[in-house]
Amino acid sequence: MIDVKLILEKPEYVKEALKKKNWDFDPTPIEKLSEERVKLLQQVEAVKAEQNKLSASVPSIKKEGGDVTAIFKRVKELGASNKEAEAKLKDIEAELKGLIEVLPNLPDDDLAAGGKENNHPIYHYGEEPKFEGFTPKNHVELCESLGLIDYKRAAKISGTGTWIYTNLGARLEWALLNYFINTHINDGYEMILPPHLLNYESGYTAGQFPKFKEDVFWLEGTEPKKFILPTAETALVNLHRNEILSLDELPRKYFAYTPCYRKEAGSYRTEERGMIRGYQFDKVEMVQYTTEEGSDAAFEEMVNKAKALVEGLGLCYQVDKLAAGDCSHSMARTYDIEVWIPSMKIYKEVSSVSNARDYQARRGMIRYKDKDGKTRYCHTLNGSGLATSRIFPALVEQLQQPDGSVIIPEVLRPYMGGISVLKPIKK
RNA sequence: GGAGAAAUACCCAAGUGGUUGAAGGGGUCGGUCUUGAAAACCGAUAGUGGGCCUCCGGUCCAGCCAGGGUUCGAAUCCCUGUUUCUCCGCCA
Repeated sequence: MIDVKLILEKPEYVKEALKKKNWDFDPTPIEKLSEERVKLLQQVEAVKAEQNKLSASVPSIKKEGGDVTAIFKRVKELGASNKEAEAKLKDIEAELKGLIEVLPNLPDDDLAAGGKENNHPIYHYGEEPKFEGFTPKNHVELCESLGLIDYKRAAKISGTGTWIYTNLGARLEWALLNYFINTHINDGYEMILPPHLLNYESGYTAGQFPKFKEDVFWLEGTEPKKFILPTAETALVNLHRNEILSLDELPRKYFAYTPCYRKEAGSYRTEERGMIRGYQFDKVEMVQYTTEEGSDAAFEEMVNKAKALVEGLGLCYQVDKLAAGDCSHSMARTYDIEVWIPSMKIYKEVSSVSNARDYQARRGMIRYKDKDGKTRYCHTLNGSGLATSRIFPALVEQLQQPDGSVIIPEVLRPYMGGISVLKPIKK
């Protein structure tokens, strides 16, 4: 949530900043409503103050044997006269909230304006494999020939947009997750296994609602309705909702493994076969709560962590600095870590590291006491570390050998019982 | 799923309609005492959201789980919801 004060004090600044996100913002309705709100509020509160004062005088007057019926009458009248204004005030506040809560976060000043087309890579690692002397397979073929994934039976037991990890495929997936998890533990992050069913408030604080409430799965039979998390960020960033942390417990560093469930309605494209995009995928997610002062350093740290994970696997990847309009709705800045997928000839996102600054904290009242004892909003950051559904295809494709086998990266072998190479299974 | 109990400030806890911004205790901070510490004693400290002003201060509104209601007046009464605990049932 953008600070209303900022909108009122620097409407032009906010307008320009949102323009970079391709968001056409008109501050006038907010300015008008705010003005109206303050006026009404003062009026309503003045009446209440008088009511309170009169009521408070009742006991002493009674004690002296005075007559209080006039006061009763007067206070009742005051209350009645205030009813309408109070109702109006409520309406205005709801309307105002509605206007502000849908606004995306302001982008950082250094971001390029516009959408995807203005993203630009700022770091590159490794080389795109050449595959000399043989025709490389795509990951769907590899996963089938190596017996890692069963798409057919997945369609049978579930439907499209999903898959089954089988045998060594399941173990490879689990190895990846273990590798991520252990790295985070070593880096001092606290492991969390959150519930996968969350309430509306959690989606609201994360900034996913109300805008994206149609994009998640809502669970029949829950009351109030719960949704299945689209990312562990939604859970992690709500851990300290409505809390005031003390300065010495910041930064708080968490990570969680969860499957992520998304509708991805209409987003499936033919080139995104296999496990590039599905209704369910595995992800380890990092979240930090920190101070305004610590927020930039935390961002760097998390980008570096995501990079180190891909690098540890020896995969070719790049870091893409997203233009303002391509950053997530709630985020002030986002860097994507993108891994090379040979068959698609593109770099695909495996991690998205973002700084929400105080946007989420404001929505969820996540605060801390600074060294002067002042209550301030935390900064929240999140980043995948990592999502497996792109790493897995990239890994098998990039590390495939002429004979159709795939080399297992060194770092994963301890989690796979020492297996160093995946060989095609005989048909 | 059924029955019951509970939710008060950093923590424990009193408070069942009237100056309650909420007794008491603990904690924390400062001090006295002490060579130092402990104990004892003295003092300080009560969150949060919002409004206005002559803005290192003042003042008003909200606020005792949340949302409604009754009342001149509610932490206290009523309704709804949430969460926690206990018991029963059912179940992986």
